[in-house]
Amino acid sequence: MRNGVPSDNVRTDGPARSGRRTLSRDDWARAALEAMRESGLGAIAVEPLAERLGTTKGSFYWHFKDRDALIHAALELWCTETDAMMEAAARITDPVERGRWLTEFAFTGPQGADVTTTLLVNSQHPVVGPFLDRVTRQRLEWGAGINEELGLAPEEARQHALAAWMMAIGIALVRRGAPQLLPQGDEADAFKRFVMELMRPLR
Amino acid sequence: MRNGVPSDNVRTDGPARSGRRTLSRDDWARAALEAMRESGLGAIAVEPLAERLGTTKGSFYWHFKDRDALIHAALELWCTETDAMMEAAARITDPVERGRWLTEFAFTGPQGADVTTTLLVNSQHPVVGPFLDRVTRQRLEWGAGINEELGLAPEEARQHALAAWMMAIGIALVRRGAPQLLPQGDEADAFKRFVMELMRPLR
DNA sequence: GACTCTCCATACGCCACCGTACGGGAGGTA
DNA sequence: TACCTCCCGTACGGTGGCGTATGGAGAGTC
Repeated sequence: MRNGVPSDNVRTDGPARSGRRTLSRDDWARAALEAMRESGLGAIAVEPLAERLGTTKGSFYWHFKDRDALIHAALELWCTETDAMMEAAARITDPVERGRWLTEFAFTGPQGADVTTTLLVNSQHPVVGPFLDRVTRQRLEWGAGINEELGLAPEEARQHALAAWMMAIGIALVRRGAPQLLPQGDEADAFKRFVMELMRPLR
Repeated sequence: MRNGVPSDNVRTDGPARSGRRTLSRDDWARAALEAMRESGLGAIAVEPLAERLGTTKGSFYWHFKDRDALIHAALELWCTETDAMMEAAARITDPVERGRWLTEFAFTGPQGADVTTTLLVNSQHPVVGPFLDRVTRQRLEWGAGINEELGLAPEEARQHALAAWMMAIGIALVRRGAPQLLPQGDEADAFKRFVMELMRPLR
């Protein structure tokens, strides 16, 4: 019987109380998420990650049952980050300012590649599929709620949220695969304003 | 020295003049393109495709130097298809009707998954990268040209073409990875109209 | 009927990665 | 000091895909 560690990501009891550095389950999940951001789901591979972490598979299979468990852990980690993003946006009261913030986030947000595109591409994966569905529905409801607060009818609010999400997906994928096609310098700001105006809920 | 076949895709001299069925280079390219539409670039794999075609690797390595050559052939095949699509759209003179046609194409076009998303995801690949850049610039210039004909200023025409392409990318990726999130039935048409109105060049 | 050319089948070595088995070191505990 | 637990290193077998070498079947040519 393996995997006698606590099942949560946080290191509860720390048997690394003294000198020698030892890896936690969460270290693996972070590394996996980072690798996925850089090179997609296929980059979550045990042996390459082990080398990157300066350890071996022996460590991995102590903390995780198999590769899918690592993928799951990485996605949960990502989930908390996206929740933080939505909360940050929700704290902005002014609709225009919030629109600007969201646009800025889509174009120049962290880590370049958004994980959502990776999930959409790998939606056939048994771990990814349900995760994607859950997170996306949540995000679309959130967007629709915001639009309703702005005065849109429920139907229109949902339509606009979906369209805005699609545009965000497109932006993320272009950033990832063809950033040289995006306007640079001054034109970048102009283009951001253009897209923001295009996607404005009320006009 | 291998690969003594004519380098174009069309079968020039047909040594399959009599009964027995033999595969052509083009058959492989078609199968590769189809597989890529279904499951991405990774699905262009020699041995699985051979089995799908009811043959073996021996056939493949007679027609192609290596896997990258097959990828290149599949992409060229796809290129001719997209050219045909653009020409079909260009034949529509009425701007509104053309917008409707393009929207319909984005939402219910052939084969479900657009290849462009696959290319964007695999832009690091040495064969895919240059191809993607070339085709995309061509498509964006085409879109900008149309917008200029409609009366937009050159700058605005380019911005709108890029935004429209991004939206198309988003739609394609959602169709591919989360089609259950798209409106169904009557709501589908309503949503298409919504997006079409949102992305209208002139307002 | 030998000869040639086209196209394919089979067998092989190689590599990357997954998952398992098992041993062992480091540090705490008796 | 003996032992025990946590965590990791290493070796192994298995799988799937790439590319090569080589033989050979079929049909045309003389």
